[in-house]
Amino acid sequence: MDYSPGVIEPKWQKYWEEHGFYKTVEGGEKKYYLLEMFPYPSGKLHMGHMRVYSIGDVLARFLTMRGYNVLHPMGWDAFGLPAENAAIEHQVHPAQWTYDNIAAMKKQQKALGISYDWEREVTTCAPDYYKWTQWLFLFFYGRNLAYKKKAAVNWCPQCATVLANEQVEEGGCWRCGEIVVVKDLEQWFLKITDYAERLIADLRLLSGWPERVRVMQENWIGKSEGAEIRFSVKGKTLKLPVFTTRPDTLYGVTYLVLAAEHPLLDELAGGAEQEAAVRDLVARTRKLTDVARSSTEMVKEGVFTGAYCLNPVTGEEVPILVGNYVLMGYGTGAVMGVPAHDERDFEFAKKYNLPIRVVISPPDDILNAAEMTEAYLAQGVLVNSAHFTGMANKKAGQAIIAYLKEKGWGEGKISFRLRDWLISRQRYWGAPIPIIYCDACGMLPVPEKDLPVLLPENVVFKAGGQSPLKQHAAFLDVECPSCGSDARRETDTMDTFICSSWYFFRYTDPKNAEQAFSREKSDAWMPVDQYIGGIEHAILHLLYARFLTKVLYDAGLTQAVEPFSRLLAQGMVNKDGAKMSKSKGNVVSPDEIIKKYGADTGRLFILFAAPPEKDLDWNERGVEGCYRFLKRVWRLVDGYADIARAENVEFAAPDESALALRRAFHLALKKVTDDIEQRFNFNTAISAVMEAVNLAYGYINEKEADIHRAVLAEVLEILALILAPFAPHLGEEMWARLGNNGSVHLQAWPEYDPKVLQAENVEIVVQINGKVRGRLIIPAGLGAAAMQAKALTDERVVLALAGQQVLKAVIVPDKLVNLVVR
RNA sequence: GCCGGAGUGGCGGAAUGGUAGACGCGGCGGUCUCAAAAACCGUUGGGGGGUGACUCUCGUGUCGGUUCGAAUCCGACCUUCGGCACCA
Repeated sequence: MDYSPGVIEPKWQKYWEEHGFYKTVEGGEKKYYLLEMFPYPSGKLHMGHMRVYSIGDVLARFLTMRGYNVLHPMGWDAFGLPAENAAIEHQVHPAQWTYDNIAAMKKQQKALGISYDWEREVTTCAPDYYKWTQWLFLFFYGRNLAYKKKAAVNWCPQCATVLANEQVEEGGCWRCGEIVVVKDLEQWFLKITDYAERLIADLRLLSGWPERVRVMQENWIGKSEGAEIRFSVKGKTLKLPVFTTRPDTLYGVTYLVLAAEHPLLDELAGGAEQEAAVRDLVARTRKLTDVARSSTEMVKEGVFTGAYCLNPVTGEEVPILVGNYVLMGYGTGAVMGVPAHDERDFEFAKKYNLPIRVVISPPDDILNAAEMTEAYLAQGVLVNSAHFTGMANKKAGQAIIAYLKEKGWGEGKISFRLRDWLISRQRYWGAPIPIIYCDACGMLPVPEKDLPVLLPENVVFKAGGQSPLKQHAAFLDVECPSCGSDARRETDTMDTFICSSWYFFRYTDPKNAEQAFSREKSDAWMPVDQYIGGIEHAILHLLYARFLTKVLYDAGLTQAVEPFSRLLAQGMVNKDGAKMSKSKGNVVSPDEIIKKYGADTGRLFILFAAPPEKDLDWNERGVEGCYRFLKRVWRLVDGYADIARAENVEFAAPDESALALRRAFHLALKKVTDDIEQRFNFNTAISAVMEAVNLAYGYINEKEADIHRAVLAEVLEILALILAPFAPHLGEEMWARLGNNGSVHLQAWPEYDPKVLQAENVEIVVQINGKVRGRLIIPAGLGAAAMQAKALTDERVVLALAGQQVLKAVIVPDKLVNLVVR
């Protein structure tokens, strides 16, 4: 019978489904929580999905055979804008659209033969899930980690909603690419900045994460150590706090610059003759988009406000300016200018003729401010710095902080680049923020007993994207939970990244009607042992999920300090060197591949073509190669199963080539085991199986009439077992053909026999001065002296050695002899 | 500018101090066939020598270093990808 994936794949899928395979086994000694990032239900699986699921499924099946209780769930990140846009365009309700898509994608996942426990499926747009998303919001609110504030925020005109900082990429919306504009709006935030320190510090715990992801998070959080120094304003009682990373240069301050949005600006510049100029600069600066404002091409501008402040340590008057390059959102929105020791300040001071004062001197040179052509940034010794003069600048920084603190003028401070997480969205298809506004009582949380705040279904969508909730009386009108009078609901919904920041907890206890999850059940599985997903979430999802987990940990709701112990960031699937996209016309869908070659072939190719963390180039020829290999495997098993199964064959000791065959399969088994377990190098694992299969064909061709039955039976069995995680359907078919009952996936992973791996003879190389000069076969396990003696008998070696003296021999047992000669 | 990754045949990739190019794709030659496809067998880094079993030589981005021995370790540089970037 030919290899027919179109027949066997549905057959085994049905078998698994009917026999309740892949239901999670709770308890037990060895737990393993294996998770692939759940998808947004766009309606169609793409190759990226197929890749993550294939990787995950190999691990799930392998670990199960290794005796682990594996939790391997799947679900849907089901709230989000595309559903709503589809609703506007095609007059279909977002819920309908979403659930239809889920059904379609689930069917595709099943056709791939992925071993999910579907009884734990979670769908974030289902009320029994988002009830707990809302509960979490209230939980944050109750812990003062959710707040509403008017702020300059990122607005995407295309999506008609605000975005978090993490969701703006190069000035554009992460979803649609539209240029983001800055607006002053009242919005909801989660206080992720409270956790900045721990989010950075705990990256140390994540040794199972790729370094590049850790570095990306570290850059994003952006920790800077320095000091906050308060300058008093001349003639007023005001204090101007300034953040600096260079307190050691405090004696070199010659001016201060404030951000255009600085709250004290009006007071400082008001009435001064420069007021008009200040207003002009402020107006022009505030009009700029964030992109333009942070562009390196922007020309630095500054205007004197008319006010002066006093350097606390010198009492000296320095001018206060307003500048277009100072950011209100970082530090205190005010910076001190030390032109002698900061590149930007130097440039700025030259432009506006501000004084330059040297306070750090290089070890063996004297700087002259008037002659400097660039700022001096390196280490050195303080000069012109009162009693700190003569100190090494690093030490002086600490000393100055201590001095400021003692005098009450400032203190050491750490600043982060990270901003609070803006979570409100002005769209319909998300979890409603459970807040009520009452004219009498103000802002109130929805009582827990009233959760979930249901999204109304009878809504009308309008072009332009305005949320239908804003016009929906039945939704809007609510009784105040405190005084009972008429009140209104919050109409903003939550960022969908909140839904996906806790779903891995829900999987551990998916049906819990009383809690988001129970501590007992989640502790049994958390943290996720292995998380797999795309690098595009290196900051977004992975940072938010870490934050949320830490908040839950602090509240005693989980034992997990970090949600994901190990992370595999899989590479993209490209074609012809470019990302698959409709516009390029280079899209290959998993459906086509399943139809043409079967899921096993597709999975095998995707795992074989590249190591998982690297980008993979889709290549139809390569797919055919994998198809050919599976056919070859099937022919081998199908063609020789009867011989392997034959009984009453007289026992004969295996000859040399039968032993070599056996060795090859035990070696493949070892290689597959190590490659999956230790390095996720599925590509080399598969190549090891291919090598063994090639050898089996060689053996059969050589021995056609005289095949060693027991050895053949053993190697075919190993073959079925080690191929099963990669090609689960064919694995079952082979297992059955070999006369076994039950599923191959329920078998224990075989153990290789180290004794079988030992060959009688080994090939060694003989090098002379590191160059290969001969190869010879010697008995394995020979001693160093004997190896050297053997090496000296090789003809080529003798020839190459002619007339030279052997000074030294380096010997690696069973591998190599290197003769050092002169 | 700062930080991190990657550079190996015609292509995807293997080898993380010990035989460079496993395995696969593609190419070439053959078997089977009326023929083709499929399948199977052999061969395949560049250059040179030999009728031949073979053999010499160069070769892992570049240049240097460490070592008996380097794709692998160290230093400098080049190219490329990614993150951050007027963050004080």
